[in-house]
Amino acid sequence: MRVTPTITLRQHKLRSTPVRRAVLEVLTQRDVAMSAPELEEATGADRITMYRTLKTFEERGILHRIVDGTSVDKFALCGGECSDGDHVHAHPHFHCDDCGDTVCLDAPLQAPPVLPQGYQITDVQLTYRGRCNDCQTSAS
Amino acid sequence: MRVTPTITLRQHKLRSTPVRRAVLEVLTQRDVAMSAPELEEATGADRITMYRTLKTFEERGILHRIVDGTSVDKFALCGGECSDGDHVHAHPHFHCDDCGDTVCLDAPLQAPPVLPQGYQITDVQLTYRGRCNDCQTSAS
DNA sequence: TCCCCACCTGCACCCCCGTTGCATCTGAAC
DNA sequence: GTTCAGATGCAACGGGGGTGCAGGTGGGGA
Repeated sequence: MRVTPTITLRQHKLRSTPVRRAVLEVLTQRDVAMSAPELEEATGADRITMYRTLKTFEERGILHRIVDGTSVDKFALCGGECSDGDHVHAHPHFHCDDCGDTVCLDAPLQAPPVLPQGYQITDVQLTYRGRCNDCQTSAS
Repeated sequence: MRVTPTITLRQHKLRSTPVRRAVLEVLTQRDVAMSAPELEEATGADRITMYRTLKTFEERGILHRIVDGTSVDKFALCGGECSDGDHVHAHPHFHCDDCGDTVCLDAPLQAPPVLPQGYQITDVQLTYRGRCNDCQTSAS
């Protein structure tokens, strides 16, 4: 993922604009998932533009949406395998209840359980909640 | 869980009121998790009272909150092992993207992955999304 | 290089979920 | 029946998220 925002946008056939570059910049620098309001704050971009930008990025496979149990959705950069409408996110997330940070975990998802007859799975959301290392050490 | 609402409320040292009985009634009858707005609609209770009732029930271990990836939280009856502030919900959930229903799955959670040094887990949220049997058959 | 237009941006306005404060009502203990 | 802690309901508020529309701009073609 060490490419410039402009190149990433080019690859996904999107115009290179200030807001888009800023979003990619911020997300590459910080290593945590961020919500729309957080990204709005961090980039100074307009609120609605931010929502639309994130939606576009999600559709194009640049970002993936994370539901971590807080009331707001978070967004993190995709790996290299995602493209238009075809997301590959077979990894769990960790949410720290202290600092509120949500990070992607580098671990595979396990096999799903035996479902009732006729049920079909298209997506899996696995989120661990607890305390991250930073909060753990600073609290003790 | 085949006990009357009044008994359940007694067991948890809560007053037996119309709204509370109605919430328990509806949740026992239907076998899916329901959101606050849905329960409000189903019981005809006041919106604010519903939120407070659900919060109380959650604190007392009568209900557990489910985050299924939709924008609203859902609630489902706890098993028998829950009490004040001590919830035991080691089971995943299934959310149907067609009908919107969320149900509890009768399967254990698998062992968590190896976390970065110092990370501590207090809760696990595992939600499968896809299509339930009803929607699967009616669509084909 | 400049022009043009599809696409991006930003403003106004809207809806829904969830919460708090406060006055009123009621379940149940006595 | 009385009493009062706890439950209810109303008003008002705040935050997240979406739509419609007018104006601005990136970047490909002339």
